[in-house]
Amino acid sequence: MGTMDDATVADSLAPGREGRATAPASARDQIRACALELFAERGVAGTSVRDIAACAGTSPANVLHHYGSKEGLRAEVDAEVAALFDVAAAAPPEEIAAAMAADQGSGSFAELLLTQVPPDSPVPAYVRRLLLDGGDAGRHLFRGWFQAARTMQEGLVSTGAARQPADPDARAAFLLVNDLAMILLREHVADAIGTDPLTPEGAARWTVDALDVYHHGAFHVPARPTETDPTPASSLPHPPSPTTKEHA
Amino acid sequence: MGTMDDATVADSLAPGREGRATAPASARDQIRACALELFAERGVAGTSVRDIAACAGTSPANVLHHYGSKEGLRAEVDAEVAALFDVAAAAPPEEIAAAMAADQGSGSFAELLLTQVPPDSPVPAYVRRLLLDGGDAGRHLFRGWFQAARTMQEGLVSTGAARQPADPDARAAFLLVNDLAMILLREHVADAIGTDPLTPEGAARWTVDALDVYHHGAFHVPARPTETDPTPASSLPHPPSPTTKEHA
DNA sequence: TTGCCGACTGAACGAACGTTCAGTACCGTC
DNA sequence: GACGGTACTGAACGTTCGTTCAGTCGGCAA
Repeated sequence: MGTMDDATVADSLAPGREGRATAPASARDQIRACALELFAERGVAGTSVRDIAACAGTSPANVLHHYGSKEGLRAEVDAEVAALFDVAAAAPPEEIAAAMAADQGSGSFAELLLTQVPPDSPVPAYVRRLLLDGGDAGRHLFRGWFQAARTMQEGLVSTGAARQPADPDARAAFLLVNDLAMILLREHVADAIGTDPLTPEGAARWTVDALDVYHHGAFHVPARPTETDPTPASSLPHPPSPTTKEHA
Repeated sequence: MGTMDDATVADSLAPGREGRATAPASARDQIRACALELFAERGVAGTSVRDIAACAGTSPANVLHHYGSKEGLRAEVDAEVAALFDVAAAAPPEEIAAAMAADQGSGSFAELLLTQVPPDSPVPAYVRRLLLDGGDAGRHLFRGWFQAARTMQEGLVSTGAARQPADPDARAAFLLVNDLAMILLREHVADAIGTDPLTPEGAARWTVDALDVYHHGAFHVPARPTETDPTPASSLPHPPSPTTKEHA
């Protein structure tokens, strides 16, 4: 499928440029790049075919000419982004586990992948949408990631690099979603700590603290009389919620 | 089409305390409850005023009569959900810190709040949208959470319950987004581990593993020959990305 | 040259959109 | 009874949506 050349999103962002000098990206690729960016920014429902056509410097009819329908265009953009991060298809999980075990300094999974896209790329935002409401595509993407994380964890445990988890599925999912949270809440994190965690500097700062927690923990284990403390969450600080209703 | 004329949504959010079994909430509240559910499910742009009216069993004109415009309705739903979780307004951060320090068994923040909404509530999904593309409302929400998490962390550190972080902002943000990830990726987590983490059973299972990591860490600290290795991510498993472009 | 085919366009289609408006039904108060 | 106000509606408004279509342009093979 992705047999086209490497027209980047940054190229397509410039409307009406005389691209003959450097990158004569085909109109078809321009359209897809614009769709990727606009879908990521405003959502699929919030982006019209006319918007995409205007961004790509062509006519709305030409968008449909190349992709059949808006949904067809969306499907192709989905496939493009998913293929980018479909680690299950790109490499067998054992290979990923070995690679990340070698680079064990960074336990981050999503970060590892996202270092491959430029900081201003719309791909992270699109992945966000994909995970949020991209039904099958998002589900398949997450499943692949989870499987890879699961395999990677087994590898780390077997080499003694990771502690044996009591619930391997739960721990793998926990570590995975922690990584993905950085993508999903990227701008909020940047706003809170003052550094975009998807830039090299931000990633470094983030990783230092994440690894500190993952190596040494964040909380001291409370000095309980006995060890067993199975009840996780029962006492609430205050019950203000007006929408919580007592079931009669 | 879809889910409509369903009384459960209105019931779960009806503010009428004296509500009789058959006496429905006011049409105005019905409309807002339906908007909350549909916005959460399909997004604001993907939901029409006619959809909301059909769900609430009224006319589209009546929706506008009560809320002025679709944007006005959206703003009011935003405010309703935001007020639910605006911990900064509900209680001073010190109070929250003290409360969560007392309930230190559950270090989870979002989970603590979400235990107060029924499992089938559309509120978590709406919070998801709010954090993702609810501009000011989402930003304000996150900032309040971050501030509370920051204060709470200081409290835990001062009492010796938490390890002193090297970068307090980064660690507070790290722990916060880890909690929020469970909301954002709820259904993916449920799909992966087989249990919805926003049900009591799922939360228990999730918390056990999260606390295990937060107390004892996930990885063993590697036996380094010498000291620090600040480069976070340099060796990549494979460089396949076609959209990655070398910057000149 | 002729013929063909893919790229591409302007104009239009019907449907759905948010919104407006005149008007009806029902209320509690003179 | 008359009255004013709120809740509510059906029918439309103008706009924008995704999509269709007849047709032009340019390159390439015969």
